[in-house]
Amino acid sequence: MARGNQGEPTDWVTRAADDAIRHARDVYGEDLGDHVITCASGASPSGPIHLGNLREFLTVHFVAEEIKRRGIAARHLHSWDDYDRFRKVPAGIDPSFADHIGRPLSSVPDPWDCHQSWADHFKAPLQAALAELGVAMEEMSQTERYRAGTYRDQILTAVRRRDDIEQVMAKYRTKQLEGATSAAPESPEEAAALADSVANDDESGLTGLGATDDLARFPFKPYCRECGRDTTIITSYDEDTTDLAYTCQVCAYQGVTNLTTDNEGKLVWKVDWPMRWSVEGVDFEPGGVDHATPGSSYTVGKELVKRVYGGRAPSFVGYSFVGAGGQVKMSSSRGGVPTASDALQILEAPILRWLYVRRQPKQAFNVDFGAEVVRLYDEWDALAKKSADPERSDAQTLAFERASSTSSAGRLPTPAVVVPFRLLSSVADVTAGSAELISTIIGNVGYEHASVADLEPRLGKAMTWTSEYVPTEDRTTVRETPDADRLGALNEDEELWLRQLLDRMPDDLHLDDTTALIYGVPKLARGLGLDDAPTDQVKQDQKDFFRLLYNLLVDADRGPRLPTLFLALGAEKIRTLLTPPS
RNA sequence: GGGCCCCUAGCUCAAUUGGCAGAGCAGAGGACUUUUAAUCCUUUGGUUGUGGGUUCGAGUCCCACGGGGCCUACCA
Repeated sequence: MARGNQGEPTDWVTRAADDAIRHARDVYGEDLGDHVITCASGASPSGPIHLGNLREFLTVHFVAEEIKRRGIAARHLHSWDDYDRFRKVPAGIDPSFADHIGRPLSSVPDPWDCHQSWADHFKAPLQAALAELGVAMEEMSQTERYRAGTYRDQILTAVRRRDDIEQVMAKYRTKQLEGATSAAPESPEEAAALADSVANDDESGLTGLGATDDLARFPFKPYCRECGRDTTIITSYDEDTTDLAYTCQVCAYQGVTNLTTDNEGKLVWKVDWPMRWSVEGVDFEPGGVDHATPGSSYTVGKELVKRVYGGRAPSFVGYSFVGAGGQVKMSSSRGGVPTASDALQILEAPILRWLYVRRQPKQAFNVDFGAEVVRLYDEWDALAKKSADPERSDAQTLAFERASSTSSAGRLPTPAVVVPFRLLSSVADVTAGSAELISTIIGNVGYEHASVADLEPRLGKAMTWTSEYVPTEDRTTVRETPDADRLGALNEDEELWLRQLLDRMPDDLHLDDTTALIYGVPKLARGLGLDDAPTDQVKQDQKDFFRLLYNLLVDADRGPRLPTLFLALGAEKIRTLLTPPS
C-alpha cells in the first residue's frame, strides 16, 4: 500500500479500500488466507433502477477496483433483492396489478410481457448499462438463494435467537406506537405518510391480530403456500419440530411450513442484511444515508450480526441521493425517472462514471440532462488533457483514471478523434440527423478524421442529446418551405444579393469557397471583388444580408454560422428556400 | 425527537486524510473579412452564512447560532 507517500494522491475510494482491507485482515488474519475481499451491493428491482440506485453499484465497483489495483484478491458481489415483496403498483401500471401486492418481485409477471418477471424486467436494462459502464460483478438472486434453502441454518438460528433480536430492535424503537395515529398531522406530507403507513399495515397484516407479542415480532415471514403473498399471520411455532403455522389474511389459507424442510419465506429485512454479511463474508458494503441513521438497518444489523451470527459488520459508507436535472430526490415508484440507460444515451460511459467517483459519497449531486451536459464534456476534455501529463497527477487525475478504465474491461470506449460536444451538437442541430453529413462538416471545420466511427461514441450521444433534450426554443428549425411573403417583398439590394449568391453557388459546397461567397456577395453588389477588403458600407450590408438569410432559412434573426449552415442544408435546399415559389 | 448534507464571485458550482480561494456562465475590453449559444486573448468581480475556538496556517477540524434541504422512527 502506497499510503502516506507524498506523491500518491488519495480520495474517498482509497480510504474506503483501506477500511475494507483492514476489516478483512481483522477478521481473516493479516495474510487473509484464501479469503477474497468481498465488496457487496444490493438492490431491489421493484421499479426502474434510477441514477440514485446506480450509486450503490458504482460505489462498490470503485472500491473493489481499487483493492484489485493493489494486487489483493477482491470481488464485487451483487444481491438482487428480488425475493422482496411487491409493495405497490407504480403510477402508469394497470391497477389490476394490485392483486400481486405481497408476492415476491420475482413472482410478479412483467406488465410489458417481455421478461420472465417484474424483477427481471427492471434488472435487464441496468445489467446492460453496467456492461457498458465496465462494471463486472457476481450476481445472485435472493429468490434463488432462499428457495434453494441456502440460508436455512441462519434462519433457524434467527428464529431460535428471536428474543435477542427483539431486544436489539426494541432498543432502537423509540416511543410512537400509538401517539402517531392520534396526533394531528402537522403537514400534508406527514398526513400522506401516515395514510401510507396505515395502508401498509393493513395490507401486510402485521398488526398482530390475535397473535402473541412473541409471534408478532417473529424474524421470519412465510409466503402463503396458496396465494404466494406474504400477507400471513403466524399463529404458532413449535420449537421442537420447527413447524410454523400461519393464516393468510388475503386468501384465508391456513397452513404449516417447516423451517427445516421447506423454503417458503424470508427473514425480515433488518435480520436478512446482517445474515448475508455473515454468510458471504462481506468486508465492505455501502448504503443510502437512510440506512446509516440510528435505529435503521445498518446500526441494528451491526449489533445483530455480532450477537446472533458471531460476525462482524462490514465497513460502511453512506451515500447521498443523486438527483436529475433540477430534482433532488427521485422515487423509483414514480415513472419517468432517468435511469443509467437514459444517461448513457447522452454521456460517454467514463463521464457517467466520473460523476460518481469525483464526489465524496456523502455529497449529493445531480445528473443534468440539460445545458450542463455541454459544460460537463468540456470539463472532461480538459481533465483528459491534464491527465495525459504524469507530472500533473493529483486527486482529479486519479478520478479520471478510475473513470476511464477497469480491471476487467480495460479502457472504456472514447472517441478516436475528440471533437467538442458543443460543436457536434450544434452541427447535429441543423443536419436532420445524418451522421455522415455531420462527419463531413466536422471534417470541413478542421477536425480531420477517417470516418464516422472515429467520432463515436460521442457523435451518437450528441445527436441524441440534441434531438431529445435540447428545448425546442433553443433549437434551430430549418424552414420546410420558402417564405413566399418575405421573398415577394424584397428590396432592390436584397434581390441583387440573392441573385448573385444563387448564380455563383455551386451544387457541391465547400467550406472555404462558401465562406468567401457569403461574405463576398455584398461586396459584389458594391462593385468590389470577392477578395477585396470590406468597406464600412459593405460591413453594414453584410449584417443586413445575413439577417435576411437567417430569416429565409431558419425563421430567425440569428442562427448558426452561415457557411456551416449552408453545408449542412446542402445547395439544393438552400436554393429552394431562397427562391420564390413559382 | 434523532441523524446527515449544504451555505464560497451577479448566477451555477470546484477546491478529495488542514497548505497561495478557483472555474464556467454573465459583465467589461480586444483580435480574427465575423452575423452565430461553433474561434481566441485580456479583464472586473470574495470579510468562504454569523459568532467563537484549535493551529505556524482553517472554505476544510471543534462549539454555538441563523438559513436551506434530505433522511429517519412502524414495516420491508
